[in-house]
Amino acid sequence: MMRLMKKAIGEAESGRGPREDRGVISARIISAARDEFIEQGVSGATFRAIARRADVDPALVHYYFASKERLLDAATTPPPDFLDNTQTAISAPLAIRGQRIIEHVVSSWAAPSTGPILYATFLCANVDERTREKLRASMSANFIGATSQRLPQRDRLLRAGLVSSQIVGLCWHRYIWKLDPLATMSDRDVISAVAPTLQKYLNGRM
Amino acid sequence: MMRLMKKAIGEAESGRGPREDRGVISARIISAARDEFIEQGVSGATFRAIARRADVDPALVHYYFASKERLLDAATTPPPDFLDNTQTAISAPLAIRGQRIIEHVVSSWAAPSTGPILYATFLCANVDERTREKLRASMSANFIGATSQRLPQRDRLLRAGLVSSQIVGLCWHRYIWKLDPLATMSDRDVISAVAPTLQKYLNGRM
DNA sequence: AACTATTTTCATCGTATGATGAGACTCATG
DNA sequence: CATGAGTCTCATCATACGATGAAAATAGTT
Repeated sequence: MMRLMKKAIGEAESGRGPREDRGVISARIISAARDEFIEQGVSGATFRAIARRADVDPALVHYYFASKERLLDAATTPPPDFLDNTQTAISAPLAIRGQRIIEHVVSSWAAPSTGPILYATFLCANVDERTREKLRASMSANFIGATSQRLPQRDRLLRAGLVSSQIVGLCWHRYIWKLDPLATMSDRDVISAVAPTLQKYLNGRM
Repeated sequence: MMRLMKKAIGEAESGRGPREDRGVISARIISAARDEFIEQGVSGATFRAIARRADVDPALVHYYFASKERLLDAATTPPPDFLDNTQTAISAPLAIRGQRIIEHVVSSWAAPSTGPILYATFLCANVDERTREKLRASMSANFIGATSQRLPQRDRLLRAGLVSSQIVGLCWHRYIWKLDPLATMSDRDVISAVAPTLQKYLNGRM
């Protein structure tokens, strides 16, 4: 912004930018890249458009992130506490595990620090094989695998897979496609609508 | 193919192509476009790559379909009998409606005439606003709306939305992300695993 | 104040894209 | 066999892309 304003107003000061905290600029580029990935898709997002959105020289994006793949990687990596909270939720006592999982999902999508990352990950996993593999590993090993831990019956993996499928379908309806009624319900109502199904998948009769 | 062979072998016959049934070429272009959309995304699919895959001159793609949007439209339009079968499934007697719906979904994804179209539609709806609107209309009005018809209780739309969400989550796991165990189970097992949930959403206690 | 390493800008390269127009070709008529 | 409409190919345009290198600007150190 400062950069563009200088140009626009045509200040006497040289066009070369002042130093700014590297982390700040990097974060701004990542955020801009994520938005472009979401709106334009992986192929549609260009270094130039990302730079424009982050208000930065296109070559600078290339300086921070050598390739589009590394940008995509940075844009789809969740903060560590998200993974921690996931672990906590899927390790909850069996009787309340369904409730805890759906609460975790809903609150993560609502949080500004994780929602856009989930959004970008879900979308880019369809095109980019690397992101897909990341998501597959995360879902399969961490989620489906871990959720199934300490499930009493057989069908452990099937049960966890069904839990995951219900959650993914909910996310797509509510957060990505924004289909009514799931998109406009309150978090509370969504949780109470879905939790029983998850719980039945976890330890109900099949 | 004939075209390329002529070039490769260098026959005396002129390079200009012979007549071919317009429908055949058009269908080949649509199919090639769909594959490119699936593999490369909407922005990543190029007229040239589509033409190469369909073994056709790039300008010919432009001759048949003036814009990428019209190609995308053609590639994501399901055959009419798919819509008919959907109507039939969601109009089944309430007691067996869940079963009928999941059977319809699974068999549609398995069929070569509809599976790739569903695949492309699911993927492209994320980027292309027009496809998204098509899917939203199709899901929202035709599916969620119609499924809720003749449901006894209140919560009609919520029930239909939950049915839809479970189905979408299943599709994503099984057909797009190909996550185990849902991806490798037989159609029969998937149907019997999911049908009870759908039925509970339709007319169970909430 | 001079020196060095890092960050940022600018100009430019080769390539690929969507689009278009001119013309070659085929085929069904007259 | 001449004509004209529909089909297909080729060559080309302007534009946008990712990438790179040279140079300018800054910060930190001495």
